[in-house]
Amino acid sequence: VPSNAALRRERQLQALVDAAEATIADQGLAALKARDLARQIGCALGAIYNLVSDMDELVLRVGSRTLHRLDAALEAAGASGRPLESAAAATDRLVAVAVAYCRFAAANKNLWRTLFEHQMSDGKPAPAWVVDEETRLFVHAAAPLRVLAPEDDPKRLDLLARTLFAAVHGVVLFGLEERMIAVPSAAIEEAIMRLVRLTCAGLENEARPRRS
Amino acid sequence: VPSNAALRRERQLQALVDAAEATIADQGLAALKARDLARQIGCALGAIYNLVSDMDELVLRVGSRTLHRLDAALEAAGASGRPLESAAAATDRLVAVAVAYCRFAAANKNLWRTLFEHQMSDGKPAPAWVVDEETRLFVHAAAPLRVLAPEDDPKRLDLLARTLFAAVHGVVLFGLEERMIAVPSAAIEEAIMRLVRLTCAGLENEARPRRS
DNA sequence: TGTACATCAGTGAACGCGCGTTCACTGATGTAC
DNA sequence: TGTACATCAGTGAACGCGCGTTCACTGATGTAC
Repeated sequence: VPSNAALRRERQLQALVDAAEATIADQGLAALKARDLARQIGCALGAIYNLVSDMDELVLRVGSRTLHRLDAALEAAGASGRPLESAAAATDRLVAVAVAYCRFAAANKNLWRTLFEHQMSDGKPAPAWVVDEETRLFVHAAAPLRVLAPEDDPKRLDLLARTLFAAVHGVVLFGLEERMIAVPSAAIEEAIMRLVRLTCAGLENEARPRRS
Repeated sequence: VPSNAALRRERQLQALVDAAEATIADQGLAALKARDLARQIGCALGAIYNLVSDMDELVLRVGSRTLHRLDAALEAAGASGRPLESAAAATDRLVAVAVAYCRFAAANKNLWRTLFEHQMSDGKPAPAWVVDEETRLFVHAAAPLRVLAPEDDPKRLDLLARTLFAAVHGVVLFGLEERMIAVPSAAIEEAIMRLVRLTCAGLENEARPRRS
């Protein structure tokens, strides 16, 4: 049975993470300051260090939430639609997942950026669970690819899943950042759809080579 | 006729940019400090501000050098090889350019990262010439694509060139960063080659659709 | 050739700002008896 | 029920560090006459 004190502590921690998430979401990671958070959740500056050992820990907690929401968004995009019976269905699903990634990033720009921007201060090692949660994302790309190239070596397909994920990420990155105006942001979804479709078509083609 | 003073000033400026470039190259942008640079080029702290108005200006000068070297590397990769007569040649050239990008990034990791990491302090606007130089890079992807899909709308092809560039960038990014261990760094080149080849195959396929 | 003066790079201590983290202390809550 | 005590969250001033930029001053270089 948790004591009143433990309950209050738990609520305070949630409030802290909520405040941090909100701050990052609308002002970016660089705007996250211990003093502001203390004011927002109504406690003294030092009290924050009873809830969290570090600013890093706080950012990681927010990151974990973001990763979970992203995972859910990709899951939703991947789960809907026809079962993965035909190559066409697999292509559609892959496109849907990629577009979902794009939309999530656009709708959560600062939180999404924080996932990649944040570096542990001083000593480097990012905790293992973070890497874990990140790895889980690739699953959403792997299943449809297996349908498109069933004969392919699993290792090779895994690499392709990661590659495709990274490629889509790159397109979204160039589209959402002001810098490097490469991909006009209005055209991101179109660009991604074409990239994924072309890759799928290439893959299909590779599996069933055209007779010369 | 430049005076002795002007010559010395010019030499000092070069020394400053050299020092900044070397520092970024082997310790990263975050390690760039005015005091260190002053010590390296043998002048007082304040003297730096006779050569350069800002730390930002200095970083931009280094960035400009990096962009030029990158452009030259892509140019070299694109210019060698057979003329762009067949689709196969175009694909090869595109692959060569992508691999060259990857190698440049790997060989100039910190300088390459700086191109994307650096944000103007305070007020935002990045100077126009930076955007200009960045835009020039896409040309290397555009020409081969025209050969692969000659019938395609130029606007659409331009978007595809940017998309492909961004995609390759994403793969390199995930491969070179420690964070998000997505693409194992040993496999980057292989991953990129496959991605580009598949996209090209898809494009070729689209241009000459298989008879059902 | 020599003198007076102007210009401007060079100097480095000091300014200013920002901010995470600590720490000695306070006071409320809960427990023991 | 009442008293003494322990625990631990809460407090916010102060510490510590880092660093870009400024500024009053110095002194070398070059020009004018």
